[in-house]
Amino acid sequence: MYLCVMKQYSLSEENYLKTIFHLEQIADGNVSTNDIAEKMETKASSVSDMIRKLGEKNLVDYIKYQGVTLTDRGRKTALRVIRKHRLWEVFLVEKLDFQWDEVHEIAEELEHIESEELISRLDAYLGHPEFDPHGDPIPDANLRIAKIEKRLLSELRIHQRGICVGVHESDNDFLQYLDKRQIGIGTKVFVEDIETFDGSMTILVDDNRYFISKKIAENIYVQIT
Amino acid sequence: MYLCVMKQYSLSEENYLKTIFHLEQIADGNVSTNDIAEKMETKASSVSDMIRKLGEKNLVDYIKYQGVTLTDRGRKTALRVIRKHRLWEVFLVEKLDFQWDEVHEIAEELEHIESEELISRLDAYLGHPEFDPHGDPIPDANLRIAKIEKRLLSELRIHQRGICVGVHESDNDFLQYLDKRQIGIGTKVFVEDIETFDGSMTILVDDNRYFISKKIAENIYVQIT
DNA sequence: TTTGAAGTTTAGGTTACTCTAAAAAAATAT
DNA sequence: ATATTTTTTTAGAGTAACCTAAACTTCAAA
Ligand SMILES: [Mn+2]
Ligand SMILES: [Mn+2]
Ligand SMILES: [Mn+2]
Ligand SMILES: [Mn+2]
Repeated sequence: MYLCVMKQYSLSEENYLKTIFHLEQIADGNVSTNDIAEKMETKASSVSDMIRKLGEKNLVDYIKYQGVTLTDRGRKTALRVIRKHRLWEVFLVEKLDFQWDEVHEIAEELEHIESEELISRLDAYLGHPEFDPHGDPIPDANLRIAKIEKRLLSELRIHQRGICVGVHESDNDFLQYLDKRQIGIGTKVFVEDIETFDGSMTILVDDNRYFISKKIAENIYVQIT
Repeated sequence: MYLCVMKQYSLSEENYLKTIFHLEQIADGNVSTNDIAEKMETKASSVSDMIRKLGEKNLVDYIKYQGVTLTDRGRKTALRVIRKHRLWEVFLVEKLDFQWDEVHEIAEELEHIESEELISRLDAYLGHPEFDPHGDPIPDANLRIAKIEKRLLSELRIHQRGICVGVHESDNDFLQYLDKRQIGIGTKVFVEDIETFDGSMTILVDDNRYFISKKIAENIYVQIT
């Protein structure tokens, strides 16, 4: 029996699939052209071109004007890229001592390196990690991905406690904001007060009291404890 | 003062510069279009296009019909890529337990990842290695590259001894040929006999006697001891 | 139910890189 | 010195990925 490792998809195709995967997690139905364009910082017309091509390659189901859904093949390809991205992020933080806010861009390039053997050895070398430095689950070799029950900090009610398990956006500025306040994966948070007017919160982290906007609270995932 | 890290060169440009660098080491004068085409397995017309472009970018000195030479800028760029290639090869062998014949292709991709910080941390993580798994010297952070005095095994005379310090071609089949005979970097070799007719050799390696063709002997570098 | 705005696709163009075929220059042989 | 071969460049064309502008759908407000 021969395991046929066929020619891989282009860097661009992989980035599109990854983006569509992430948008599918949020949106309920099909993913729209405009949403993809916005997330990828490109033009809707370019997206149209690409999803037509992805459709022809059976990576997405696409009906004109109706947006796209990943096919099984497309989803698997996306998950493979995400697995590589997150494993490389772990490598950069654990082995090369990068900060969690410095690794995203580099992983964005490394995720396209094309060798099954490489990624399986890297996985083993890192001890088969289950989460990346931002708390996101890493698909295993069979592309199965853990679903952890987490909620946005903004969904917590007053006087509830939680443990930070991840962030929503991995924007550099945001991650540095958290670093400065010593908030990271595993940090315990207590909601002292919520401003009903704008949804901003007063939270306790260790011995510090922080006042955070709703936008910040909507980007931190916690497990309620 | 601002260290301007400008947009890097394309994957294709980097590969051309690297190839030209390697050809310059061998050839005396300018590097010819055809030589580049052959090494890169592409057409002379494509090479012509590219070297014109590299010339415009001041990466090579180019006079039509006269071939090219790297400029300082071009040589530095080539050395940066070679440094990355060889450091990644060390990583793959030392940390991920790849064999020396398995790493070239993967490094060929990794060498284009674009982050000074990444490569300087990788360098430190590996303990600032001086040679890659094939015995080739790794340019340091200032792009200075060690020149080791080495000769081809085929240049040795009868009854001379040497230590294997590198290989010329890194062809997979060739490296596997060496592996099978337990010949690697550091292996001690004794030239027992040389066939004057075809230049083939009988050599002693540990307790084994091998009969090798001139072509093989021309691909093994040794330091005479 | 019309109509306008928003969303999406198509048409046509650009750039980077590649190719084949033909033309031009250089090197080699006679 | 001239003719032939080899090397190199140019001309013209294709593909992937992107763009702007124009045309076309869809959907929701009036
Ligand atoms: Mn990417
Ligand atoms: Mn991440
Ligand atoms: Mn390369
Ligand atoms: Mn090497």
